[in-house]
Formats: sequence, C-alpha cells, structure tokens
Amino acid sequence: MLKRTCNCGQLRIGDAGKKVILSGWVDSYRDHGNLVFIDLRDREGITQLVFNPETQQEMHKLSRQLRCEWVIAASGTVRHRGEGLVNPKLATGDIEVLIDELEILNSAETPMFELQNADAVAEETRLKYRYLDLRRPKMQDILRVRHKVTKVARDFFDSKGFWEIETPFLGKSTPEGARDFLVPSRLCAGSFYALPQSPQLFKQVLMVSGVDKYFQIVRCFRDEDPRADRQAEFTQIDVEMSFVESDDVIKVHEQLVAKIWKEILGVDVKLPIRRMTYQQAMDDYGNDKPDLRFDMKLKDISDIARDCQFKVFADTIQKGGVVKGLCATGGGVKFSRSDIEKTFTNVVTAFGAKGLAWFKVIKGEQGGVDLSSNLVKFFTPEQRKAIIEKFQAKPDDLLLFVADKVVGANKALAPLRLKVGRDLGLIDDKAYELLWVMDFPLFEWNDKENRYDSLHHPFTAPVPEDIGKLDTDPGNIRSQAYDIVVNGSEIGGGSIRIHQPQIQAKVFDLLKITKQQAEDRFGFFLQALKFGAPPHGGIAFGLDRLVMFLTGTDNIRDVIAFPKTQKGQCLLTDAPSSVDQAQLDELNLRVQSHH
RNA sequence: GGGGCCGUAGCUCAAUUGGAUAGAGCAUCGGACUGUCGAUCCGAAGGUUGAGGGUUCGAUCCCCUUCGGCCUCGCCA
Repeated sequence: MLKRTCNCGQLRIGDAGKKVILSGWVDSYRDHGNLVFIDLRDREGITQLVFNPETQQEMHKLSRQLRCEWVIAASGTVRHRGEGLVNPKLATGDIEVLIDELEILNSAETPMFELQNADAVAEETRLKYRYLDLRRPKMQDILRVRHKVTKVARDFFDSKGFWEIETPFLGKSTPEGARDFLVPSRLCAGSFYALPQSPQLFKQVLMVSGVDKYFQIVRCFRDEDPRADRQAEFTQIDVEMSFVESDDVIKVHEQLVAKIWKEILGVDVKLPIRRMTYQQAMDDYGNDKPDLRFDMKLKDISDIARDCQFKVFADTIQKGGVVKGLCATGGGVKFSRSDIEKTFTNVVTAFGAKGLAWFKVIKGEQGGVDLSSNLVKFFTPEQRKAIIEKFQAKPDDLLLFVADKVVGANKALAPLRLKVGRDLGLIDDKAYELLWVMDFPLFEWNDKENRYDSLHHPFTAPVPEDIGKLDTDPGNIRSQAYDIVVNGSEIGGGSIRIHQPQIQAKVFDLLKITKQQAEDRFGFFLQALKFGAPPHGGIAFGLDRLVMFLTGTDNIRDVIAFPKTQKGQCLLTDAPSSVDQAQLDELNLRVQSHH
C-alpha cells in the first residue's frame, strides 16, 4: 500500500517540485477524456490530482474508473497550476499533484446523498448514513472543535491541580429530578441501577475524600423528551473544589471560558465577566438567562395601570398580578397589525398569557408624544404620559404588554422580547455576551405538592446571612448558586454545597423529604458529611451546548457524533431494540404489552 | 400526554378543482471531450406517491387508522 507522506490540506506553492503520496476519498472527479481531475479529500482538506495520458497512460486509464467516495492512495509531483488556473476556494488551490501511481484501496457504492449538498438533505437520511454525513468538512470541523474544547479543558484543569476521576455509570435511582434510565441487575434479581443524571453526590464525596480538586468530562442521562438543544444523553464538564466560596469557583471558570473562547474563536473575553442577580434578570428580562446582545428591558407599569379603566389590567393588578411590557423601538412602523395581533400574540399565548395589549407611540399635540390603539380610551392623558416616560418611548415605537401573575407575565414576555429583538434586527450574530447570574432563590414554592422545591438541587448552600430564614422565611432565602449564560442560553451552572449535616437535614425537611426517605436515598452521603466534609462547591458546563455556540449551530444533534432522534432512537444502529427471551429470563424481567 | 409542520425517483422539489402514461434539477449508467474545479455536451435508465383501509367511474390530492422525522408546550432536582 502506498503510505501517505502528507495530508490533503497542507501542500502550498512552496512545495512545488516535491514527490508526495496522498490518500483519501474521491470528493469529485472531472473526466475530460484525456485529462482527468480528482479532488481528493481527507479531514484536513482537498487537493487536486491530475492524471495525464501523456505522462502516465496506464494510471490515466485506471483513474477514469474512480467515482465519488472511492478510497485511493496516489503518488506524484507537486506543481504550480498554470496562470489563471488557481482555485481560490481551496487552501491548496495554488497547486496540484501530477500523479504517476494510483492505488485503489476501496471502491464505494453510490452515496445515498451528495455530500456537497448535504445541508439540504433530510436529517433522517443523514443520521441513517451518519458515516457519510460525518465525512463532510462542516461536520468534521465540529468534531474537531469538540475535541479541542475537551483538550483545552483537560490541559487547563491539569495546570490548576485538578484530577480527572471517573464515577460510576451504574448508580442508585433517586425519584427527584429528571426521570432515570434504569438498568436491571442480573445478580440482584428485581433490582435496578440508574444511569447518572449527573455525578453530583460522587463528586461531593470525593471532596470529603480529600481529593480537593476534581473534574470529569462525563456522560449524563436524563430520560426526558429531547429538544433542539437537549438530548437524553449529554456530556458535562463536571468540577468540584474544596475550601472555596462562590467567588473562587467563578474566577477559575471564567478563566477556562476565556481560554476556550480564545483558542477556538480567537476572541478575547474581557474578565471579569459581568454579574447580575437572579432578581435583576427576572425583573429586566423575564428569565434567568437573559440575552444581553440587545437591551430592551421589560418594565412593570402596574403602578400606572392600577387605576386605568381597562378592566383586564386593573383586575389583574387587583388580584395581585402585574402589567409588564416592553418597548420595540421603531416597531410602530416596522410591524403590521397582523404581526402584532397574530404573530406576537401567538408567542405570548403559547407561553400561557391570555393576550397581548399594544400601543403605538405617535406624535401628540403641541410637539408632544401620545399613544394610539384601541385601548387608548381607557387611559387618561396623564397615564399615557407616564407609560411613555417609563419606557422613554419615541414616536414610531411599539409598546407591548402582558397582564398576569408576575411569573406568568415573565414567562410570556421573555420569549416575546427575543422574537421582537430578532425581528428588529437588534441581535448581532457575531457577538458573545457572557454573564453570571447570581443569588438564585434556594427554593421555589410547589403549589401542587404543598411544599418547597429546590431551584438548583437539594445540596445547594444558602448564603450565610440567610441561614436564619430556614426557620422563618424559606421562600426568601438566596442560594450560593451561579449560572453562566451566553447569548441567552445557560452553558453552565453550579453552587457552593451544604457541608454541615444539620443544615442539610433542615433543607430536606423543607423539601418534605422525611428522615427515612433521606436515609434511603442519600444515607451514604449524609453519613459522609459527618466525617469531616470540607466546605466545597463546584460547577458543571454543558459541553454539547458549549460546542453549539462555538460552531454556530442551533441543533444539538450536529455536535454529537451519533445522536438520537426525538423518539430516542439511533437511526444508524436502530437502538433501542427488542431482546431475546433468554436475556429477559436472565434478568428476571417480563415485558408487558400496552392495552 | 397536548399543539404545529412534514413524508412523491438515490437526493432536493413540482404535479391546476379529484382526471389521461406522476415531471424537473442533481446523482447514477452509456457516449463525446486536453485545464477543469458544483466541468460541459448528447443519450438512457430510474416510482409500492411512508404503510393500511375508506369515499369515488377515477385519489399524490378528500376521510380514517398507523409508522417515521422535525419544532414546541408539559417535562428537564
């Protein structure tokens, strides 16, 4: 076999005259009867091979058999292309290789789709023939970026004294959180392992074990419905540190983020990354992961709308709700009535709002400013003026409002803000706006179950000043949790953990986890806390979402080599599939058919 | 569990109000061609319209069931 001496992306004009051997896949062929051109592709690039019957008659004849995706090796001489023949689309476009020997290593059936046009091909087909799809330069770039991110992370953590330690995949099922993937045990008939939703407790135990600084690039499993940015199995960069406070964790990891941005994108992230409280984020943007590439803050006009004649507004506020909205600069002329009453209204109703109220800002009398809409009659001139002032609105702006309980209003307005921002062209695709969201509430009230739920997870520590409120005012305890957000998407989050058994017990109490339940589920961990647990905390980054950002895709399946469909199936291997009765017998399982 | 979009040749799409032998580009196969680079030119072949059922003289089109893909609400401590 001809052994390659260089790859398909490296030859340049300075290599002219060299004897080289290349191998790869036939990307395309152009057969002129006499001259034959082959674009040879490997993961590094494309190089043009030339077969000339005058210099090598036999090889030229052989080359005419070549078809797309055949695998070949060829030796020849690098030479300049002639005047006017360079191909600026290729990095190697100044040269070509005149071939004197061709070895066909393997033929290939005609691909199910043309690799060049695969962006237009149904994803179903791409996933079924994933090995073809992954051959495309675009997909290989993503694989390369993913590799580089993990390499940067490993080097970074190593340099800071972190150890990479593996934790079990076969673990214990706990009913909280996401649905578990279960694995039946053969040796313990009738018992099940659960695949980890995250290595949370193991990494905390490692801190009790004196490991001090741990990280792991680890697969996690959650049996919930997938989304465009969510897969049932996904990868976390998981970290835990001892003897730290929030600030220490944050400072280390913004260095990591800066390093990744620099190495992958060549972008300098200015440190420190800005911080915002959870409350500020909810007030101004309606969610805990604001997209700061554009401003457009939400404003609460309840103080003004309380006394207006518009019943929907007044009644909502009367019942303890709010009227909140945003100002779309220039939206009064940019958007049609159908944009507002159909498109925008659909956005908010899809997220549970009852409706959307709107006003156009117009020039008023005597050079003033006023509002115009079918609701204007319900507002006094003073109220209209106050609303305009609240937003510093100008003529041609559009004001959009939702009236609801504050949670509901935020839930509807946050996506509306994004939609309006996009439609107004306010979002710079090349910008990266990073921020830390801080001071999350420790608990949120669960109406259905009549108890508190952890916002983050039950091992998150309260901020020290708020510990007293565990007994008096649990709903207003802030936690030492932090999320890192980029362009409106959470890429990581973590917290300082509880390391005192008494506080952990109180938290379980508020979550209505009984002593017995806590013992059954986390007994080993509570025990560990009693044996000298150091103060500790950590963070986890979603590697898949990180790579999505770095490669500019909005589809998580693009950044996973072998992803699953929305039904959790692998179209390449056809998993999941039924198994032999003998396998079931061995596991003491019986399959029950539905209905 | 709910809502929405989609499924026609290997791929991407078309097909009038329900009407004749379901078309086109690319790919494939054959032929021509010495500088192409998404080569070009000539020709050929290629169909269970996702599957099953129904309505109809007649169904890609209408109805029902079902399978699959994507987006989304719920869900995701």
